[in-house]
This record gives sequence, C-alpha cells and structure tokens, in this order.
Amino acid sequence: MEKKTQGRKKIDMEKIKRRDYLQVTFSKRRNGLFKKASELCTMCGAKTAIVVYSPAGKAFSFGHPCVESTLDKFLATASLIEIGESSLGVPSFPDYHWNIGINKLNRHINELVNQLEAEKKYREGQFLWNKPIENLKFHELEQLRVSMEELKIKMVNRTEGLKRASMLSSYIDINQVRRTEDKGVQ
Amino acid sequence: MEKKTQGRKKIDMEKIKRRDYLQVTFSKRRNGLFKKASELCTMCGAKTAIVVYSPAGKAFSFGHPCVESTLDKFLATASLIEIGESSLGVPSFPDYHWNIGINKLNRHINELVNQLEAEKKYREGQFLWNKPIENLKFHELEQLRVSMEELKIKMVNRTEGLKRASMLSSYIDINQVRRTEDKGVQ
DNA sequence: ACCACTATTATTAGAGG
DNA sequence: GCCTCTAATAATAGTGG
Repeated sequence: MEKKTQGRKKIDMEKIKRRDYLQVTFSKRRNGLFKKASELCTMCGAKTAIVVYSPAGKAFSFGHPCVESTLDKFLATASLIEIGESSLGVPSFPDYHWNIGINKLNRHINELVNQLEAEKKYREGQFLWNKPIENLKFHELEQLRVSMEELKIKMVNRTEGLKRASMLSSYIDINQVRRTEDKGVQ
Repeated sequence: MEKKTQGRKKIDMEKIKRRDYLQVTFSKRRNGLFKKASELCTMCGAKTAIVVYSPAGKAFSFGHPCVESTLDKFLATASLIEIGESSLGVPSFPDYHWNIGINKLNRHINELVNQLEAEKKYREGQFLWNKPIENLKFHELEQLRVSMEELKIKMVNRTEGLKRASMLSSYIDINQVRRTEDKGVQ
C-alpha cells in the first residue's frame, strides 16, 4: 500500500516507443479527446465527428449527433464548394474535369454512391442488397452497386478480424460515443 | 491595470446562453480539441480526422495526415462492415460482378449521376453542380470511368496494405490543421 | 485488459488590452 | 474578433492492484 506516486511527467511530444505505454496512452488520450469533444458539443451546441485510427489500423469514432450525418454533411459541402469554386469563372469545363485529381474524383464517386444509397434507403425504406440478385429491378444501377459491394466484401474477407466489431456497433444516447474494446495499438 | 482575475470557474456542462461567451468558448475549446488530437497523433502515431460544425453551421476540420484520407478510409471500411453485417446468411455475390464491362460501367455511372441529380433536386432543390454536369456528360463520364478503375485498384492496394503494418508513413508536420476562419458561431 | 490513486502538468474561464 | 494574464479546474503519466 505504498502511495508514493511520482506524478505526471512533462510530455515530450515524441512518438512513444514502448508498446505497452503506447497502448495505455492511446487509450487514455483517446478517451480524453472524446470527452473534450462531448463537452464542446453540449456546451456550445456543435456537431462533431471524430475518426481515430490506431497505429494498428483499428478505428474509433465519436459523433454528435452521429458520425455519419456530420461526415455526410461535411463531404457533401466540401464537394459542392470544391466543384463550385473550381468552375467559377472557368468557362472551359472540360479542362477542369480533365485536370481534377483522381483522389477527388474517388471521393466524389464514393459520395455519389453513399448519397444515392441514403436517398434510396430513405425512399424505399430498405436496402436492395438484402434481396437476391435475381429479383433486382433496376438492373443497370443495381449491377453497379452490387459490383461495388462485391469489391467491399472482398475487402472484408481479406481484412479478417478488424472489421465487424470495429464500428457501427452500438450508439449511446447521450453522446453517441461508440468505440470498440481497445485490443491494442500494435 | 487591475490584475485581479477570478480564475477558472467550474464548468457546469450546460449549453452556454450568452452568445459572446459561446463564441469565445467555442473557439478556445475547438483549438484545445485540435491540439489534443495533434498530440494523440504525434505521440501514438494515430490517424485522426475531426469535423466540427459550429451552431451557425460553419465547418472546421482537423486531419492527420489529412482529413480526406482518414475519412475515406473510415467511410470505405464502414460501408464494407455495414454490408458485411447485412449480408450475414446471404450467400456471397458471384464473382462475375467483378468483371463487369467498362461500357456497362459507363452507363451505370451515368444513371447514378442522373438519378442522384434527380433525388437531390427532389429533396433539396437545385445544386451548383447540376448545370455543368448537364453540359458535359461525356467528359464527366469519361473521367468517372477512369476514376472507377483507379478506385478499384486503390481499394485492393489499400486492403493488402492493411494487413501489414500501416505505420510506414511518416508523420512529419506538427498539425496539418486545416480550418476556415472563425467567422462566428451564431 | 481495466480501475484507482495522485503529483504534476495542461487547459481554460474570466477579465483586460 | 484575437492575445495576454492568472487562478482555478481538468487531464494525465506513472504506479499499483
């Protein structure tokens, strides 16, 4: 029962080398970050989304009111501004489109697919990919989406363990903090 | 020059009512949040993306190494997990969807864009990028096709990279804080 | 892995410029 | 709006269970 603690050391802002310390520090500081975000949301009425990847690639997220809505709003607005600003005073639209970076277009496509899925979900109240492929009606659009899903499913099969428990698990009412158990930062 | 300060008051974790206080508190705490995130990134080698919306709807973001890459990774993984969970008990989609033709893909993307345009018009009205897209469907389509191929390759590469350690990338800059000017929370 | 403790540092509310 | 200052609170590194 020796209560001799040496107290907090001044942080040196270097990457921690010891793996056990890294793990515990990551856990503590991630919780602190989410707590700060929660305080910012409740005190100031802000909307916040945080995504943190541990060095091992494990994902943790915080969202108020939820991660997806905040991120969707951000991505949509960013893309709109991006496209709108780039086309301001630039009559030669082909050049813009040909010069735009692949990454931006990738994000654009991801956004298109995500938004369309959200819209269809909102309209139809059901994900079409729960149904057998043979019954799909909008064959062309469906085939595109199914192909993308197949792409993603292959990613699931390859990324083995870090998937299902990571995200989209449970939402807590107050803060919508959702996190998985911290299996390690390694 | 009266230096009588009354010190910090215990926070009451309620929504601040005074608008000027709300503004300054939002600013201070947002900076504090980003600083904490930066520390987490440098100390633990984490990847982080934060999006904060002020009550006025103004967006602030922090990202390490950048917002987009972290969010892209999150959204891709989230989508595949979502699909993975939803497809539990559903036999895997056949492989031929991987080998879908480029020409078909062109039509699919075209329909995707058009349908999304329609949906967004229906839901929210006109958007800035509606008009240019109508003027240049061919170029848009061509670029989207290229980006789809890139996306496919990129996702495969990313998946293979996930299995190995993702700590290869160097975390150089302190913050890579990208934010807009704080015009007010109101 | 998580929890408790605590000395010490870090953050910040409130005020003034 | 932003910066400084400072007292007071909050977060946390290190330790033990």
